[in-house]
Amino acid sequence: MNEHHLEMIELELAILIRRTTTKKTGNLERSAYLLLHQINSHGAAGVKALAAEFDLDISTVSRQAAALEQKGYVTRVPDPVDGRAYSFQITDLGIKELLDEKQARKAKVGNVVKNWSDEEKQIFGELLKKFNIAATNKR
Amino acid sequence: MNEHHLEMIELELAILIRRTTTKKTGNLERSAYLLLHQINSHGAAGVKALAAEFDLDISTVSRQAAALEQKGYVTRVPDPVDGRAYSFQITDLGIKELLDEKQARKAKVGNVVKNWSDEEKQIFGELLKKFNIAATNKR
DNA sequence: AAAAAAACTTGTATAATACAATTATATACC
DNA sequence: GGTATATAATTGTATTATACAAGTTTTTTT
Repeated sequence: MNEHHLEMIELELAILIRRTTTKKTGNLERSAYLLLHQINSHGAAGVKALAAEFDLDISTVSRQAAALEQKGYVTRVPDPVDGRAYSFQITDLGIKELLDEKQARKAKVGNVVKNWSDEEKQIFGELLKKFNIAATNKR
Repeated sequence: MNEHHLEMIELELAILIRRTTTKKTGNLERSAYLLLHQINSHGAAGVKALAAEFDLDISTVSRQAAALEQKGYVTRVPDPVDGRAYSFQITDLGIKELLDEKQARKAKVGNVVKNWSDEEKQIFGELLKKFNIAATNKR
């Protein structure tokens, strides 16, 4: 029976991921959204730290950060003591975009779980978070 | 409080999706895996039906099916009554690959939820499925 | 029989990613 | 203090997954 649960989780995760991959919700791409979210909630950081946080290649984050900068959502702040390093600071426009995007995403998710009980929504959120934390610790 | 649940689901979904996108589990790509799974569990089908099932563009499925064919996991069967149409039939090799991949994926998921109770695993699987079904119906 | 529709493939473009090479600066060593 | 090495970041190149547009072949409609 344990096997059966795993099978269900595994398959449904695969389906979920394929279905939501590439379907843009608002204006921000998923990667840009998460990067902005991270900078907003944990403060300015450089590409190395951000890449480590997300378990992405530095080059990937470098491009994403450059794209955010180009749109004016973050500014590049030179490190005062290390001439090689920068950190990315969110701008007011970036905060606005982040909140707008979050709102759009919440509305979309809300529409899907419209008929769920509050308890179900809560448990689903908590289990997703628990799964993410466990997966991060095992990587 | 409802808002808070949505926010959690929304954020954790975004994290989950980014984390699992591109990280290959076994030999089969996610798209190929789901396509094989579908053909295996619902029988041979053509690209149009498969694309409709997955809500993907026909051209996308056409390429994926061609890739599976090239690897010998499916064979292309001409439609006996319509010269334009084919269906894709899973091969023994395809079944073997599918099962191997499923096993690898289950092991990986199993590792993440190793310390979860049976009930938590069950509920997580069920809520994921419920979410997927609801999302599919709203698309 | 010609026109329109349908099933599928192929061309082209975009997003997200990784790995390899490169650039510029900092640190270590002697 | 100068050379060698390490580090922070960017840039080049490739892959996967996707969409949309154009093209091919066959079928259906009229």
